[in-house]
Amino acid sequence: MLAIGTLAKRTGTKVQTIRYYEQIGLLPEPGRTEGGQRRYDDNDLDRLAFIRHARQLGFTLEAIRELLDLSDNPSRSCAEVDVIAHRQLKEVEARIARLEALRKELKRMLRECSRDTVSDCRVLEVLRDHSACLADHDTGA
Amino acid sequence: MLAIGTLAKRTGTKVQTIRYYEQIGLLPEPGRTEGGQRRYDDNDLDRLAFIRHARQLGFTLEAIRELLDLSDNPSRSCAEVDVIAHRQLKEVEARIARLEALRKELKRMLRECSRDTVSDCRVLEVLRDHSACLADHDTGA
DNA sequence: CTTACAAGCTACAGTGGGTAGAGGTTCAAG
DNA sequence: CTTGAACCTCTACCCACTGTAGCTTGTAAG
Repeated sequence: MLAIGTLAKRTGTKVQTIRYYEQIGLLPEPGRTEGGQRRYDDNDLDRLAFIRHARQLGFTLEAIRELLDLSDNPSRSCAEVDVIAHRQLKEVEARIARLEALRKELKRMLRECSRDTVSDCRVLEVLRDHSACLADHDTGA
Repeated sequence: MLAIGTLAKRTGTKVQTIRYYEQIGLLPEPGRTEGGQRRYDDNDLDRLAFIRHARQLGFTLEAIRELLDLSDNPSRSCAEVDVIAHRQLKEVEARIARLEALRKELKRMLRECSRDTVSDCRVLEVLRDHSACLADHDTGA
C-alpha cells in the first residue's frame, strides 16, 4: 500500500494533482488509514501512470476519461480508441501549423528590425499594422 | 466616437474582452456618455488593434504590456523590443519542437493499432506503458 | 413624442489543468 | 515518547478570456 507521496514520486505527479484527479473523478476514491490518509495499490499506480502518459501526449482530461472508460471495457471496439487518438493527432498537427505560421512572421519581423530607437522599430510597426503581414496567423490555442 | 460594439467589430474582439482589457489596465478608461456608455476614438482603435495582433502572434498579455510601454516611449531603445520578440520566437520554437515529438509518437501509436477489440489495442497499450515510447515527449504547455 | 428593442451596463461564475498556502492532524523512525 | 516529515481539508489563485443574469441607455421608426 502506497502513501500519496510515494505514488506521486513514482508517477512524477504532484500530490495536489493526484487529489485533484480524485476530486474530478478521474481516479477512484482510495482506501484510507484509520487516521484518514489515502492508501493506494498497484491498480491505482497503473491508472495514474496511464493518465500522466496521456497528458504528456497532450490528451485533454476529457479525452483521457473516455480512454479510461474504453480501457475498462475490454470487449469494446478498438475503433473508438482510434477515433480519439486520431482526433488528438489532428489537433496536434493543427497547432503545429499555426505555430509555424507564427514563427515565420516573428522571424520576418525580427529580420527587418533596424535596431535604432523605438520610434522606427519595425517590430512595433508590424504589430501596429496587421496589413503588413505576409502570412495568415492565429494562435488558436 | 465609437461605441464598444463598433470597436469590437472593427478589431475582431468580443465586447467582454475589451472590457476585460480595460479592467486589467491594458486599455485606458475611455470617455463615457451621460448615460454611462463607453465611447472610443481612433487612438483606442489603434491600441486595441495592436493588442489583438500581438495576441494572434502568441504574445502574452504581460509581454504586450511591455511592448505598449515601449511603444509609448519612442525614444527608448528598440533593443528592448527585440528582446521581447526574440523571447517570443524562442517560446514558439520550443512549442513546435514539443508538438512534433508528440506528433511522431501519436502517429507511431496509431500505425501499430490492430483495430480489433480494446483488449489488444496498441494505443491503450502504449499509453499504459511509457517505456514503450521511442521518443521523449512532454507538452510543456 | 412614444415605443420597441438592440446594445449597452455591472457583477459574478466558470473554463482547463492544475498550483500554492494556511492551519491543523497523523504516521513512523529513533 | 517525541519529533518532524508527510498527510489532511479548504480556499484562493494562475491565464485569457467567455457567458449569464438582470438591469439601463441609445436610437430609429411610426
